[in-house]
Amino acid sequence: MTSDFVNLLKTKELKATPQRLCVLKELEKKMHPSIDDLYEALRKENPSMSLATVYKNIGALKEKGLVIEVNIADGKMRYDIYTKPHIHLFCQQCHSICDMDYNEDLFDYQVKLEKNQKIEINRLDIMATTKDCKFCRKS
Amino acid sequence: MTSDFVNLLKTKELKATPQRLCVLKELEKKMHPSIDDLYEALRKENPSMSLATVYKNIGALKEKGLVIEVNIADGKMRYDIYTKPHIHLFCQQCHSICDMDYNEDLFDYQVKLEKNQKIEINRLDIMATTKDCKFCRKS
DNA sequence: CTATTTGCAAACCCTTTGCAAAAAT
DNA sequence: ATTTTTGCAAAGGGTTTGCAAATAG
Repeated sequence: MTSDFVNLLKTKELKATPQRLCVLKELEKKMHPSIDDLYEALRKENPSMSLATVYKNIGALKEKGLVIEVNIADGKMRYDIYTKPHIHLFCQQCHSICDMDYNEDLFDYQVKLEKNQKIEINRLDIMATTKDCKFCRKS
Repeated sequence: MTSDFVNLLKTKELKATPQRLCVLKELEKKMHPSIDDLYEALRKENPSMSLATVYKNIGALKEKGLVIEVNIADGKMRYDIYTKPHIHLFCQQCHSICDMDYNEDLFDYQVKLEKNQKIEINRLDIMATTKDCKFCRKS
C-alpha cells in the first residue's frame, strides 16, 4: 500500500518523501480531513512535521489531481483522496461529510440534468439534515 | 419596496438603518455577491460605509434567516437573499453562481433521495462546467 | 432615553510565500 | 549533482471583535 503510493507519486513526478506518504495514508484513513486534522494526526507520529509542509503537500497533490478540495464546511477546506466525480452529503447538524454512492436515481437524475442544462457535472454537494446521521452525537 | 424591507426588519427586531437597507437592496439587485462586492457597490452611494458594517449586517441578516451563506466559490463567502431551499449551479470556468429552478426531474430526484436516504435537503450545490454559460466571457 | 448600530483599528484564523538547510532521485 | 521538499517565520487575505460616538425607535 505504501509502495503503491510511491509508484503513484512517481507517475506524477512527485518525490516520495515520508511526509508526503504520511499525508496520503492519512487521507486514506480519515475521510475529508481539514489541513488541521491532518497536521494534528501526523504530528503525533512525526513531531517535526510542519503545518506548512501539510499545506504544500496538499497543494502538490491537488495540482496533480490526486486529491480534491471540498469547501462545504465553514471556514476550513476539507480534502478527499477519492477524486472521481461523486456526491457529498453534508450534515448541517454535525458538519460531517459523507460520500454518497451513485444509485440509479442519482444516475438518472444526472443524465437528465446534463442533457437539459448542457452541463457536465463534476461535483454535487447536498446540504441537508439527515434523520439518522451516524456521525451526529445527539443528546 | 424599501418600506417592505423596513417592515421585514421590524418583524425580525432589527433596526432599519440606511446601511442595512442598502445591503438588502444590493442583495436584491446583485445575485450572490461577496462581502467585497457589497462593500464596493455601497461605498459608491455612501462613501462612509465601512467594511465592518457590511460584515455585521450580513451577520445579523444571516442570524435572522434573511440571508443564506454560499461557500462554493474559492476563498470568499457569497450571500443569497433567496432563502428557500434551492439549487446553485456553480460554473467552474467563470465562477459564477446561478440559481436553478426546480424542474420535474429535480423534483422527482429530490423526492426519491429524501425517501431513500431519510434526509431533508436544504441546498444542493452543483459544480459543473456549463456548455453555454451566459456569464462566461470566452475569448 | 435606551438599546442597537456604526466605523475605526486591532486582532484572528486559515492559507500562502520566501528562504536556507535537508533530502530525494 | 540537481531538483524538489522541508520547516521556520513572516506576510497575506478574509472575517471578527472591542470600543466610543452616532443613530433608531
